[in-house]
Amino acid sequence: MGVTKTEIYKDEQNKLASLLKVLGHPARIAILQYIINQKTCICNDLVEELGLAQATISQHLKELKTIGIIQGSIEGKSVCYCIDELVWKQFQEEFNGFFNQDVNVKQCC
Amino acid sequence: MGVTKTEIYKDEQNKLASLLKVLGHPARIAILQYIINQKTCICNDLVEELGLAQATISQHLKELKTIGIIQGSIEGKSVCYCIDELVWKQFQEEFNGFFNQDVNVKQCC
DNA sequence: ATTTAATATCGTAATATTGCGATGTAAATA
DNA sequence: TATTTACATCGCAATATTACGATATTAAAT
Repeated sequence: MGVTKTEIYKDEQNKLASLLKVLGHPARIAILQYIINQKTCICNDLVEELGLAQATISQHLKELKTIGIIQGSIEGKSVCYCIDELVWKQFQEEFNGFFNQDVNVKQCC
Repeated sequence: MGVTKTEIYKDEQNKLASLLKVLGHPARIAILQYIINQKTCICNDLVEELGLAQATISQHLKELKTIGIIQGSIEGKSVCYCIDELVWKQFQEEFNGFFNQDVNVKQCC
């Protein structure tokens, strides 16, 4: 037990859920907002901004990179992170497709 | 360790993250989609539809109720679940506010 | 009054996540 | 070359999540 039964759901459901899961942590929301505001940042900026350990920030950045929403490019001894605009737009559409669907509520509630 | 440091984030960030976290599980996505399609459902419908144990479905329904996105009303010996249209729309706006913001990518990536 | 049906809750095992210190690596600097 | 800087990764402890059987609760049906 303790394992999500991925195989019983549709690919689309698993995909959407895993994106939402990655976004479902305040540190990762804060990181995304910071990058959006500053256009770009390095890991150390976030360590100072958020007050989490460097290892922790690095881990969160890794998860965001895993879903592709951010990119990192080596720049001397630091790594420059930014939003991947294309992936961001794909997610936008994905989320809009789910959240902006019409919800008709029947009269039992 | 192992605890999210809620106190270091803005309320808004914590709130958005916790909503996304609840939605970040395929069973809960599947449950929401099922309710949206059928307009309404009872717990047993979902047990048959998804093939998870009744206790498990009940637990997922509880989490969805916690964030307010669904409502349950007692109807005889069963409970009729449906989307809370008002809360759904609030979430829509919340998510749109985040995902539909302009993302300007600087030329380092 | 008993039984059945639908659900919620409790307890627990398996697994996942969070956070961090320690350590490794690679580029810049002294 | 030695040191510093920025980052990634490893290993671990604390905690959270997932799933389910067992059990409790409440209303309908017999």
